[in-house]
Amino acid sequence: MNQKIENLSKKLVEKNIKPSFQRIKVLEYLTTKRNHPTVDEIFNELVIEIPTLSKATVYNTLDLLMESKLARIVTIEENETRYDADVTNHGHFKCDLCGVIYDFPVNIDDLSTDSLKNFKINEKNVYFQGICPKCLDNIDNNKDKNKGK
Amino acid sequence: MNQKIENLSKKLVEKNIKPSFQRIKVLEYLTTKRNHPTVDEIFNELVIEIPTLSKATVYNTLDLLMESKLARIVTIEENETRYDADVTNHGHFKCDLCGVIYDFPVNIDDLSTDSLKNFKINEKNVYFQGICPKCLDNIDNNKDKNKGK
DNA sequence: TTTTAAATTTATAATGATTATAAATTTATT
DNA sequence: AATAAATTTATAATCATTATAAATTTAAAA
Repeated sequence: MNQKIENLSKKLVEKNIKPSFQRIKVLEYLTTKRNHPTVDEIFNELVIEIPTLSKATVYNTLDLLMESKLARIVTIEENETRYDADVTNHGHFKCDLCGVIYDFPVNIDDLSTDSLKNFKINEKNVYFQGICPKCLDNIDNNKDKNKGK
Repeated sequence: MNQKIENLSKKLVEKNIKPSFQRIKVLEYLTTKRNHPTVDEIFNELVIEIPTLSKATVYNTLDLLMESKLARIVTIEENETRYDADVTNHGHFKCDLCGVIYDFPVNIDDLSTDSLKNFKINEKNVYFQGICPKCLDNIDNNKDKNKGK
């Protein structure tokens, strides 16, 4: 329990970010929830525990985490920016029906990108869209229901 | 010349979109410029030729093009949405220095995505960031200059 | 052709995420 | 304890996007 706080604190200190309570809580939210949250989602949950919390602090903290590569933006086409503290190589899949964003392992380096040999590549993102198994099931079940009628 | 207009018009008609002058012009802008423009960039250029043009029309037209898969959003983390009329499989590379978005060929199906075998995949996006050759050159040249001093 | 209806475009207001600014608070330093 | 620096907070400003309704254009009917 306290062990976790200390780990998060250490992560911040390693990047020369002072581990304030607010910053630890934002990072904790990201790392434990792993739900690719919006600023609002982070704020609305944390403000319960930190009633004085300001949305500006959430924005500021996320900017800090981004700068030091402790978090990154989930690049999907949405009106609200979403964040991810998992900075290892993995893909994102957004279900067009329920909106949930799934992580999936993907070895991006499998892609041959000869045409970029003169480019310096710093980040690689893979993003798929479609329908998740849960929603596919729901569609099937509804079909069955209609059959019965 | 007129041939091009007719081709664009046909593309729209095929998708049951009435080929109004404004719609043809937006589609023409996207297909000829191929510059992943923002709504503002499209509007600012087209309003020269169509002084009565409204930004709402550009938004409406882009929504139509998206619905019928004649265009798609470039999924990169930016405050303004960017659009692309090239809906074939290809990746996007954004230079962090000059901001230019490059297309690059990529065979996304090379990626093994076993964990998504129960997902229905409708769209696949690949997005890289880094520094483009032009900007890399500029950096090198500046280094040389400083050496000379 | 004239009239009517439907579709499209336009102008404008509203929304809402993000950014900017400055004051208040907390933390660290002298 | 006093001062300075960093952080947080509250608030206002910005700006892309969406919503709404009026104006215009296009298509259809009489």
